[in-house]
Amino acid sequence: MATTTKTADRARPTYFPRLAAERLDIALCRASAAVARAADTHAGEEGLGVGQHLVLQMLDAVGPCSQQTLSEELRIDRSVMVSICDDLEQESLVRRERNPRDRRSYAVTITDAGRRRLAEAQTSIPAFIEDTFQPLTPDERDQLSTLLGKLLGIAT
Amino acid sequence: MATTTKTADRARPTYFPRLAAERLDIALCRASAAVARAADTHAGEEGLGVGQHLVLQMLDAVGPCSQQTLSEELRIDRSVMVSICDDLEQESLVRRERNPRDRRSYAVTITDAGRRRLAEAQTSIPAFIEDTFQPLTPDERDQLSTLLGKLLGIAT
DNA sequence: TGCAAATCATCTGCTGTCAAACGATCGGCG
DNA sequence: CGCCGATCGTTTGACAGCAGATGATTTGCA
Repeated sequence: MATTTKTADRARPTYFPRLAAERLDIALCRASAAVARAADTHAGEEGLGVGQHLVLQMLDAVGPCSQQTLSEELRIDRSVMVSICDDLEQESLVRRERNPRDRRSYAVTITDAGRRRLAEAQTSIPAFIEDTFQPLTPDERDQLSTLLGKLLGIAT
Repeated sequence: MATTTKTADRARPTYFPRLAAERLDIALCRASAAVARAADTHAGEEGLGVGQHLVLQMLDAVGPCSQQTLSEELRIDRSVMVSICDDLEQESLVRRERNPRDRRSYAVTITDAGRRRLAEAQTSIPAFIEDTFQPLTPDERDQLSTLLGKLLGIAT
């Protein structure tokens, strides 16, 4: 067996690779946790949270949205979306106007300041991706993207 | 009915696919969240938490371990490992004996009851994996496993 | 030997996430 | 019109994950 009677044995059995090979779900979660941490760190340095960045990006891409729509499309819980929009509004990066057709919902709108902030934050994303996924070649990243797309139920 | 062609039923912009294609990190995190939820649900039905299952599995595979080693190899925070072992011990699935060579650490040992419980839980794992990763073919699952392995820094 | 530093398990506090409940508002139907 | 159910945003409470501090113990070094 691999059991060693010595305690100070340097070359450890390293059980983790075996686990990752057997349990695809665990491998996925562990990799995600590492990436999420890197993203949070990066976002912290940038001064704009990951969720806030995504919201600005979507608003810039598709125009004013309700928080509900933002939640659904960005896969962020709606109760979390509240504080994200609170912060963005407080920094005047978005405006919250009531939708006159349905006064329950907001029409969250990106401001000019928001667009500038977004452009600024966007510049550092490619380097972050490059850095985080460095172990993978560009081809492999495409593979991963395709596989995750299928897993997420995205019709291609 | 999906055939409702009413006013508000314009084919939704569905921004998410675009996001997932551009931001590999987000795609990874969203897929992971979905899988993690499925795993938690499955584990809940099985009555044995995911972490507890992993601990039993590792103990069965490599023999008695300290909580430290379990934490490192399973990528579970050591303060979380405390409560996992607490629960397992309370159900008599593991024993915590002090390591006589180093009385700071435990020698966490799986019991016969633990082995039975593990065997029981193991039987439902393949079906769970099959179900969760159904959108992927076996070949694609292997691809994904390889890619995640590289991302996790596992030497092949 | 004796003392400082490191290590293991544990505890505490903070943050982020999610479920459930709540007011406000809309739509439908008599 | 007036009521009922559904929806949007928000608040609250519970819970996991993680950083940092603590006590017990071991190890390194003079």
